[in-house]
Amino acid sequence: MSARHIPIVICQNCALYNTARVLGLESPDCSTLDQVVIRNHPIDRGQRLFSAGDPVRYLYLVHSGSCISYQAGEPPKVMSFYLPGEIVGIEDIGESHHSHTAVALENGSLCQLDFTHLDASLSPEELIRVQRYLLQAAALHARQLQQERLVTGLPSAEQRVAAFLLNLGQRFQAHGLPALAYRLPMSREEIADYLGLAPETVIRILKKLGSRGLVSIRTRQVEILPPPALERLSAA
Amino acid sequence: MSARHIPIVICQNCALYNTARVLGLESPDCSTLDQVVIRNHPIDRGQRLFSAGDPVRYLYLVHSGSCISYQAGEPPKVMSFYLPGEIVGIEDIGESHHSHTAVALENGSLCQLDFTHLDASLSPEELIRVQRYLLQAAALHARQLQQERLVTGLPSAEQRVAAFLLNLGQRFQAHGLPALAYRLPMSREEIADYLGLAPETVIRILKKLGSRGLVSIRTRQVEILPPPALERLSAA
DNA sequence: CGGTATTTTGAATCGTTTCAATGGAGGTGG
DNA sequence: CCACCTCCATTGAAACGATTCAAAATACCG
Repeated sequence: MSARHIPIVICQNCALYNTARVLGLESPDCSTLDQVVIRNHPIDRGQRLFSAGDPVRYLYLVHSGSCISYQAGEPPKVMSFYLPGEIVGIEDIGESHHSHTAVALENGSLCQLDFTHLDASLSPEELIRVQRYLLQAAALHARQLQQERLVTGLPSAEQRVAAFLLNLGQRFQAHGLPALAYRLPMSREEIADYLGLAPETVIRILKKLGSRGLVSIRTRQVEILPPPALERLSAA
Repeated sequence: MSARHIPIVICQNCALYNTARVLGLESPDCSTLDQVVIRNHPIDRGQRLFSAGDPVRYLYLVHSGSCISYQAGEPPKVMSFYLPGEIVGIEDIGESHHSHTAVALENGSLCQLDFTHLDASLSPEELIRVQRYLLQAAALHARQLQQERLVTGLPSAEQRVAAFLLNLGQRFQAHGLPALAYRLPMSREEIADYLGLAPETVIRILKKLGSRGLVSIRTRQVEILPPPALERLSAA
């Protein structure tokens, strides 16, 4: 547990390298890994990774594209968004069945890891390394969820939207993508549901932030204009 | 990783039993554990577990009492509450320094685990068990944070307060305490900060829920009156 | 039993939602 | 490649809900 954080490396052209790094296993002999990992699993917009009630078996690393998860219930509420480099399903380790449904927001590809037979497939040394990686990934995920809770816990709609844009940027940046220019993978309505606002409020605030010169919003294309005075807003 | 969830057992009179169960190590020989665990660490209201910037070294299991954590910054924002049976600091595994400050809300006691030398102190078999426990605990923590994010992501103040009361109850219940009758460890202002509301709004809504017969609030003593029609409110 | 911090109350202001209707983007098939 | 169609994004005005500020009452600590 004394090892430092192992970053998730996104390597668009080399799924094997990516997978090995993800698992902290860089040895050339990856035959054991092939028992538990499917690399470069393509997925279409709208397709489900898993549904509420399904048995828990796989983790998914988002390689390209992005995903959304919904809480079971009627109407289904937006629970989380998953950007490239992030892991879907790690929060369900230890549960027998998923309590939420995960869906692809765009066409993209995933890396799929079967973690139900790690003990049988890996040597003790490998298992320790993989467990350590998963523990660090779960802890990182928890920190990220705390950040997200702080975003939705802000008092005003303006602060929530500003902090949401910054949070997405930070998460893109954490995996080597630009923090200040990106494309929103989700609709205004999904943002609104996530933040506990009306869709119209999200729209009006995006417009207001734009007219103040803090961001440039062209439908789904976001640019956070430096210097990011947006940060002062989300702090307050 | 195929093992089912290991519940955290709260045993008020037997710290050793508690600790062994927590670590998934029930063998009578606990000499190795004594290198990494301090059992029954008493703590006073207002005392800090750690501050933002401190090196990350310990996890704390809340044995009795409760804790709060604040995001670094001015003014400091309420990040999380930690109830009996919950783990403080697990989200910082993999980080070198804490990014938030944890403080005891009441007099109580903690179980302290040094996880920086687990590799050196434990055998491979023990390490695998402890890592598996920590991974499941981190995943559980992430699920809990997702629930909390859903609470603060609700659209109206009334839904947020109702869901907050239910969420606390569920968390007490998960560790053997009553879900429908408990004492709030935190102030109205801390609830308000956490939920992104004004303290007066929290007070007024608690009163409104009381006058509708959904709960009984006497300062900090909460009773959720069955049948919990409160749940319908937080769903909507 | 004091003193202090927290909780509660009230009334005016401000922000957010709601509802209904228009405008624009993207996707599909001719 | 264009026309169509549908879904998503946007706008405006009225109604509602939450916040603010100031002040009083109550709980709690030592």
